[in-house]
Amino acid sequence: MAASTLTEVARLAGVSPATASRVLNGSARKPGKDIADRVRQAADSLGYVPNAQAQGLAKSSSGLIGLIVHDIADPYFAAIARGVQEAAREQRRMVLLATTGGGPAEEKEAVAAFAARRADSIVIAGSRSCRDEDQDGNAELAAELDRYCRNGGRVAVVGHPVVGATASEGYHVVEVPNQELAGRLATELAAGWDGDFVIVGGPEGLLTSDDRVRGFQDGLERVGRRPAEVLRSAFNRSGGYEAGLQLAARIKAARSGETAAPQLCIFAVNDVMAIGAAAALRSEGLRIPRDAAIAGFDDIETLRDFRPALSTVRLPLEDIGRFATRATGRQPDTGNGEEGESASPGVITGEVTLRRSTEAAA
Amino acid sequence: MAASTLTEVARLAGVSPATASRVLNGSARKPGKDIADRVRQAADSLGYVPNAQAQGLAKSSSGLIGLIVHDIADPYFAAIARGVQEAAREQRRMVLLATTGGGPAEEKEAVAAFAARRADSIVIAGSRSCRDEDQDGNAELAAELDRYCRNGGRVAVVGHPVVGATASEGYHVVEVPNQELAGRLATELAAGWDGDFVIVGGPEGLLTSDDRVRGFQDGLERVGRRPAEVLRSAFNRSGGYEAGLQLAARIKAARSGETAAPQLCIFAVNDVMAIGAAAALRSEGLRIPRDAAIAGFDDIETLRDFRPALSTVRLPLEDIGRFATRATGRQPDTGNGEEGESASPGVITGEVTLRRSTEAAA
DNA sequence: CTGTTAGCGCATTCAG
DNA sequence: CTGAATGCGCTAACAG
Repeated sequence: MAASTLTEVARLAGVSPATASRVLNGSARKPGKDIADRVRQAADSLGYVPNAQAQGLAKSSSGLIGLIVHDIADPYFAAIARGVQEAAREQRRMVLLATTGGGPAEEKEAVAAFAARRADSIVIAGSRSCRDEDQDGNAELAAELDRYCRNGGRVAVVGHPVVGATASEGYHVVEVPNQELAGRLATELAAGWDGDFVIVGGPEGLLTSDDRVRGFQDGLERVGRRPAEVLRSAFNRSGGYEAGLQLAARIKAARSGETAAPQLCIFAVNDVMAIGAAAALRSEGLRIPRDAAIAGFDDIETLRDFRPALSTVRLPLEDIGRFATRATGRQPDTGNGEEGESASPGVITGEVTLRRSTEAAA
Repeated sequence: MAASTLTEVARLAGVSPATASRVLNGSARKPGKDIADRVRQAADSLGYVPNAQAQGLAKSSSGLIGLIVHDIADPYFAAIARGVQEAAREQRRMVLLATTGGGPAEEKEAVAAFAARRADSIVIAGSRSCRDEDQDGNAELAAELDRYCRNGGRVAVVGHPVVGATASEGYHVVEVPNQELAGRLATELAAGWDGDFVIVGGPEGLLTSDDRVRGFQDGLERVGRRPAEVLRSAFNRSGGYEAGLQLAARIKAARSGETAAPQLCIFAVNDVMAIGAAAALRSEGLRIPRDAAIAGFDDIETLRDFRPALSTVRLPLEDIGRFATRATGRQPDTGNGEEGESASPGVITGEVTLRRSTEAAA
């Protein structure tokens, strides 16, 4: 008992399929009022639901937008996904979700799957990687994306261009000023902090992490501070926790030493890692900011109620998703009409947000 | 420059489309080794990507699974979404995401959209509502779902059946023992708490909230405690915050009174509300659990690092998503073969988890 | 084992 | 303004 088809509706209404089609979707030409009503009536008396697959086949455009994230349960991606979802709704499109775990190989699979479904566009969130082990994956991903673009697909990637991608047509990058913002964070922190800095970063080669590390170091240098030591671990809560344990040990050792323990300010390259690190310090009996200051990055909404409140850099995650999605919308062929109306992708800016977690000890 | 088609591949390989199709997908019949290689070579020399829309049209099955949530950025839904995503991947299907904000009317739209896309199945997460204002929406949603099922679609809904749904074929409910667990939470809390209880609930008519409220009251009654007062507000962080403000005022007033202030234990019907309430208390200078105890529900992962650690009920959110998804998978027509192998939907159980936020004041 | 034929449901040319 | 034909890309019956 399959769903009823346009043909059935047409027959019931006593018209041709073509006419039925014209009234049931927004065709340019408008059938007679009377006939239109008959069709509509027939349609919902039969519970007609248009077959989007068939429509897509005929029009070769699916109204689908593919979203690629590392992990949808990560609040960072969830926030971006919300923005994508909203923009998609504005454009009356639906979003296809793919969770990849972060590997380019899996991202390539996702792109292929989206291409197969003839998604009109693809948004890739999540950090690019240029680690050696990802070289092959990156190349394949780039090739897949190029092909997708060549076939008319639009792509927006958050943060950095996909390593090795060469497509230009329909390929957008939503730039996130990670480096600059990390620099600003560093200088603002340095203004109120005399002690040393340590950076808890993700694995080397993760571009987002690297940018934030580099920006932070630059910021320190700019104000005449010596570079921070960099600890590497996984780009998630448990990575932060592990690094936090190390640091806790170090802090406690220093404290029992002869010399006055230098205060430490920890910069974790994202909020989730920062929370992990904070938890580790706490579990070792240390308190923040008394025994160490700590700052994150992203300003994850769910984490704003943490105490001590986490110093961080606010990123407009939802906007990022929204802009990325809009960037892939069909542009209303800018002949020479409204120039200013361009709902431009918008430039992403963030904001350093200092809170209690980095208040200098009294 | 559209993507290349099966026909083109076939022509390049010098075979018929049918043969090409047979080698490029897993058809029952296997073409000759030599010809198969030729086809495969032609395929990726052309960068062939099968058109899933066309495949779906021909096979009338899309490999799509629709997921309906209130808000993908809410960690509760994000966790479920992760489970759904995982199960979908196991079944080599893709997930279509719809965010509805919670209204049945919008959920109905989402179901219709999924039906249009010929999604094989639909998972509905998020609390059902039986408020008056949702009556019409519920009816329409139920009708839409029934139709969808009648047309062969499978549906799984988390928590409660959709109000008014009558379909039986292919309609599954993943039961979540909210009431029972809330009851257990109440009794366990009561064992260590002499003071009064207050419930911070969502709007009346939200079934999940109502279940938890009812269960908690039942639990209290079972151990001979008097019923808790119920405060109603929005089913999210800010709802919790508002209720928290009210309670803070009340606590402070009581404290300044003549009689010894009775200790209050607050049960918020979900973790996010609990965090909001806790934030409100804190902003009013109260401390937890010294000035009031507080407990939540769900055990959201991102919130586990909060201090004081939140007492709550752990729910296997990911499993819920996974089970719901599996429940909608095509059942391998249980002739009379392996009976025990049934990767059964599994029954959902939770676990009361008492932490610092409800430790009785010393 | 391969090739041919016929739709899947719809949009869109073209005629009328 | 309406109806009849054609094709979107692919699969699944048939026939060879």
